[in-house]
Amino acid sequence: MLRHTTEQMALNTETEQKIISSAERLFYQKGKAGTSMQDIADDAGINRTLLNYYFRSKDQLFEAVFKNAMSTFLPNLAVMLHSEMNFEEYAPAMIETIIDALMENPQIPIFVLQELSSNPDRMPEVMKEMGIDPVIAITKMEEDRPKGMDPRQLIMNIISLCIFPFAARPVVTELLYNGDNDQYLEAMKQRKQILPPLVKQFMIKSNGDEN
Amino acid sequence: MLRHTTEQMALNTETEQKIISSAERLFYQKGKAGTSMQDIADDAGINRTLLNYYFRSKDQLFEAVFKNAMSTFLPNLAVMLHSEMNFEEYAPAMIETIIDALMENPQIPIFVLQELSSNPDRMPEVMKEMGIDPVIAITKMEEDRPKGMDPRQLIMNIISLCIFPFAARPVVTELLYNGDNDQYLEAMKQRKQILPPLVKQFMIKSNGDEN
DNA sequence: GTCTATAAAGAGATAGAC
DNA sequence: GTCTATCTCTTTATAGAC
Repeated sequence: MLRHTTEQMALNTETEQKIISSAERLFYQKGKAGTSMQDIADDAGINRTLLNYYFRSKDQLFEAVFKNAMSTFLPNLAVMLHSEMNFEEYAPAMIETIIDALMENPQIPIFVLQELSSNPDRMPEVMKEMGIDPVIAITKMEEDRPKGMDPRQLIMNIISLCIFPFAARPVVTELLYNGDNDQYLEAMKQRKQILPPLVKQFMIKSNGDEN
Repeated sequence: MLRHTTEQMALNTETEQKIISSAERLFYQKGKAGTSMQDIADDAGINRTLLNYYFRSKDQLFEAVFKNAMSTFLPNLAVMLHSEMNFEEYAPAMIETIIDALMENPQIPIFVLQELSSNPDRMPEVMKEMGIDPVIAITKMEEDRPKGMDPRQLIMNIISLCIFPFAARPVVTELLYNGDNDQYLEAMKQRKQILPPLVKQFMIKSNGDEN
């Protein structure tokens, strides 16, 4: 009997783990279509047919990787959208959490955004699975900040500042740090200190005149 | 004799144009590996072998599309890096230029970033072709702003705020605008007014205390 | 569980007729 | 220029031996 017919397997086997690890690395870097099952098997150092044995099809293997990636991505946003606290309180901690997560998995943003850009119809389903209710979240946002900067624009600004430098890593490294990876990484670390006061400014004054 | 052996063809033929148009649409959305030559031919309504006749190989067709996409992307950054003016002067106009370009081609960021993420080694070559010299650019940056916010962080912030909401379109639309595309587009338009004063703040005060 | 063998479809590319 | 026919290689997936 095939393993994937059993209920809710929880990545027990060593082989299964190797497959997932290799699949993540390769899907993150080359995308779904750019990665073959053979590539993954070679990277994991196992026979190719074992991928089908454990995950039945490429689609299902990809889904496992994709959902795993999403779950390191959206929860931070979900907290932001559903939180009972005010922005001012939790924004700094959240920024640090997001950047730390991205420094460990810098390839996830571009991977997730590419997949969602190819299949935008997946968004509603994805949000449901992640436990985010857009209607409730948006209503709360509007109650939370009746004046000042539009809360949606504020959230867009925060996540843009956190995520984009990771999504654009090759461009940023080459364009701003002359290809020096260490300098790039150092700059990403610094942003954990730089961004919170910046975001604080967003919420304090939203008019353009300053003198 | 094959057409692609002639010197510097300039997209004359109607057929050639149809190929490029379809290739752009499909490569932008599905990526290089996710798009087959047959897909492009079907979309253009022509015979598949004509793609090889005009562009010799899939690689060469992709390169034509990629370079074209890059050229709508990097020049704005090049101007920013090489300009003789101060940031304060040209930042607002540049922001508007970038956002206008992105509203016309919203898929380009994710397309370009995905390709560069898969092949980061391409960056140096790409910059050379786009006429950007990182050494000169970075030196100028440091002369330009000896104190205040690190100019590299400043540039990162500006391009993040401009580009990311387009790269993350499906997420933003669903998460913040409940799937309403018109609202999303309206918000992108508003950012042309919102961002310049924000960026101005970056350059005026860089310390965290405000009261 | 892991392997070999093989099926069946799809990919990119070229030759050659018109 | 545009088409048909064909070659070659790769891909996903399954059957069946061990």
